[in-house]
Amino acid sequence: MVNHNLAKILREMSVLLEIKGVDFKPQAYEKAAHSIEMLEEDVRGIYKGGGIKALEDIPGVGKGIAERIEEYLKTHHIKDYDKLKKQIPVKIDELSAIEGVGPKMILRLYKELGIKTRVQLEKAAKEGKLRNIEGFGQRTEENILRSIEFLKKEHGRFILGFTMPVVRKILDGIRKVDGVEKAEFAGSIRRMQETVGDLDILVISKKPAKVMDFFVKMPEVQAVYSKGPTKSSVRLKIGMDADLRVLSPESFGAALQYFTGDKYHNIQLREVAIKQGYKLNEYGLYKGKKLVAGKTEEGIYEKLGFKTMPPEMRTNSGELEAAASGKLPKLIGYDELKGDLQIQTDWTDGDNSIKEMAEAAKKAGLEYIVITDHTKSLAMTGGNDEKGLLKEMAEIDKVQKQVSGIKILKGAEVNILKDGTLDIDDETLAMLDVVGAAVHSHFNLSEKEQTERIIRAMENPNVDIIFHPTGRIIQRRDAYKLDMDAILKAAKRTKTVLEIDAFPDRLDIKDEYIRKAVEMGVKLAIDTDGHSVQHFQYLEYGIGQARRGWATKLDVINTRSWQEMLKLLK
DNA sequence: GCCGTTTTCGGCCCGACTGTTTTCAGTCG
Repeated sequence: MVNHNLAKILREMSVLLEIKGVDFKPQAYEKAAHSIEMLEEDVRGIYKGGGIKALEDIPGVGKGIAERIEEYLKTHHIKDYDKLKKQIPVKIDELSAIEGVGPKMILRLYKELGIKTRVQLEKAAKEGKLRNIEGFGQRTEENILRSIEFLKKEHGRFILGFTMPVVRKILDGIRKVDGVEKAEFAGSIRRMQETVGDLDILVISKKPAKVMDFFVKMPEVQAVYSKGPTKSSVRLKIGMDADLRVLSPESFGAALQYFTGDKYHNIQLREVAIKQGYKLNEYGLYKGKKLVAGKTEEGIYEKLGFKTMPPEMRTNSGELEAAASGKLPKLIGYDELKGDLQIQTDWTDGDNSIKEMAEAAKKAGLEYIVITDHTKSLAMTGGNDEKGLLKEMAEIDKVQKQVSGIKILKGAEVNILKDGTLDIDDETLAMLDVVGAAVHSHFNLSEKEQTERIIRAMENPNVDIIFHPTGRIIQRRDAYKLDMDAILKAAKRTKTVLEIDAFPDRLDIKDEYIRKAVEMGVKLAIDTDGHSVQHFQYLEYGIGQARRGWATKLDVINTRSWQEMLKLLK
């Protein structure tokens, strides 16, 4: 939390400095804010361990910002920040989240109309007061109101796995348009981020006008922002904005690289290009005026001395260094999962029978599944007690005889009670092939209690996997408080597997924890947490999450056959 | 304010689009 709060303050300082027209410092503060946000270790810990000097080792943090971090850790204040805030007492994060509103506009709004909050801005815009400011017009007013509406309705981002079916359909449609030779996603979709802000599609076409016409007239489109020969922008009915760009084949790779990002990866790459005497933009890599690469991404990376890394890794968090030194990990592939270790059926809160789930899994290309219905203390799901589990095991044996080509293993999603004990006795648990344990109650314990609770569960020799370890639900519920370092260490010590829950709004654990787990040698499992036959498609998003955490095939136990997988459990 | 294959000073990522101040500053990705 310290990192998050500190990064927020530094980012605000960046905007405030930009408002004041200070040169270069804004970028410095922004850069420092970003690297603190990305930090795996707590700044408080870094400072305790090595003082100011250790803080200065954080990229983008020098003497000045290190001193301010120290000041913040000691006093919970940064005097310079307080001073800036006093001069310009506006809600920076609220206002700058509005599309089209930047530092300069925030200053004008405050100076001319005393606007400090989003609510005040909305009111002023509705009353038509903005158009009176010099440099503002009716158009600006309308755009601001539209952006505010958007923020209110959609939080501005969409969950990848729930959006993908719609955008894939759009891409498929574009690929079929006459003249289109190539069409690809770029942006956060290509990086398989948890959430997506907008849709970027890049196209090579001999007939640009045709594909543009198709794009703006698709049934999925609600409104057209702009339509030109190389770029068009629309608002989709699902509320998301979408851009389509038509490119020449010579520039396609450069554009794909450029628009895939992320921003920090691109900045880093362009700095490298400059140092080597090149210029890199969305049209290509140039030496002077001469185009030296641009047709493919690989060509650009190679010229700059890098192996091309998968889009999922491009966050400027060490991937360029790894790519330069030939140390890129071979990430787990999208076709390498053989089983799904968390499946609910109509024995509890799932929609389908054991047999239906087994057949759907087989159709999805899996070799085995583990049936993990809920247990008794989760009353709302009609969870199994010990007797129920025995009955379900017998049922699985029966179903196994009726289906072929898919192995059905016996498991359960056991509740971790408040004190870390489980709601099923050890004798029964010992009879199951796979035991997953999960927190479904008492989300509000202190960090210490919650951490100890889960560690106690991991210490049970029957518990093989912790399901959705942090409990967060994207855009709905924060993770419960946990000391993840302690959890990871305990997982390593007790040989407990941590799940990457692939359900699109869970994706739990997060990429940063996956990366730590991989570094520590903690084993992972990617599961759908499927409650219906349609849910097997979600494995893809769990794999994307694993790839963003640099996980390889070997780190994930369900890339093995079921026999090998079982050997890796306790 | 940060940083170093330009290394303790003098640079700092790049180009497109928008709206409006008709020549470009501001914002975005």
